[in-house]
Amino acid sequence: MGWFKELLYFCKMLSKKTKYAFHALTYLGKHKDDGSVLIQDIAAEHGISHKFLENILLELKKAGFLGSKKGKGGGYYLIKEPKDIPLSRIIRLLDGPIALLPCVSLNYYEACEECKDQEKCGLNQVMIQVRDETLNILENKTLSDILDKE
Amino acid sequence: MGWFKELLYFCKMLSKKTKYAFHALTYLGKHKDDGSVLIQDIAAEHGISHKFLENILLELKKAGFLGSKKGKGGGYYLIKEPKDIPLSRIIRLLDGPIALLPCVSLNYYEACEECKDQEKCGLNQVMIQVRDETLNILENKTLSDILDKE
DNA sequence: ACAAACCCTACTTTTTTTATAGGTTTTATA
DNA sequence: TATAAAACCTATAAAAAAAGTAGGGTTTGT
Repeated sequence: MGWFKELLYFCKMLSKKTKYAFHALTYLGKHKDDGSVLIQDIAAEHGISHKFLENILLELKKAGFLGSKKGKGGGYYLIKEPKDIPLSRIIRLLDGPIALLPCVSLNYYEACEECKDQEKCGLNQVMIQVRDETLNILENKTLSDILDKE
Repeated sequence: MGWFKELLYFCKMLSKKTKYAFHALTYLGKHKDDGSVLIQDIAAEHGISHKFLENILLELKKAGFLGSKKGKGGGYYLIKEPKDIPLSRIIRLLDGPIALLPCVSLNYYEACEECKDQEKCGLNQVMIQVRDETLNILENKTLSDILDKE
């Protein structure tokens, strides 16, 4: 029955991309006084594919969390303080919206096709509350909370 | 650039299955003194495929939220009080785990491959906190909160 | 000049979600 | 008791998303 459990394990969770991003950020946070760090070192530490991680770090760089240095002796390094990197921003960057429904998303709003009047949709109203409370959690936990536990 | 936004709209959110389940439960909640309700009526009200909704209602029935009556004049009806149906149970049933990572899931736990020692993983520790706080929200909001807003 | 390292884009594969199809069983009722 | 309406069940197909791969381009220290 292992197959059955497998089916359930991986839905609605963070994607591997996001999970790996957190691992990488944590690694960079721990080594932030060591100059730049190689993709290879992070990949090896966590057993992640080099090429896959490369894409992720690139996204994190473009979004302004990381700096990089090309060529021999190059690598990546954090350019933000860990306390200024909330979980919510990383999740949004790599996984998209945090809201549970498009119709309550702050950043990626889209109306529901099956609702005639959103204002009168109880599900919408309740999900707005859920969104606000969830966001409150994810905006107040940062990379520095992760680093504190390591 | 519409395609780009499209890409972002639909990740990490509730699946349509779960969303439709909430719509159906809400509909059944509103009509709970009317005897049984046809799949067709719910599908028509929200413009959902009859056959798709059929599978969803069946799951809700097997999980003990709904009762049904076969044959002519049959249909579905709620067999639980709306206040006893927390969002968390519906989401878990149809979308799987609520935790953001398998390694912090209460119901669908699985160790991370990339972590040597979970006890020392800061991400794990922080995600446990996030899980507990999120769960606190989703277990305390119920179908009756949705119905109250309609 | 060379090799090490990041940068960039496109593609392929795998998994998950979203349906659809086609029948079986049950039940009210004419 | 024949009929039609409705839920029940399983399998499969199609579409979308996530995960991973490929291959070269660019920069830089030595």
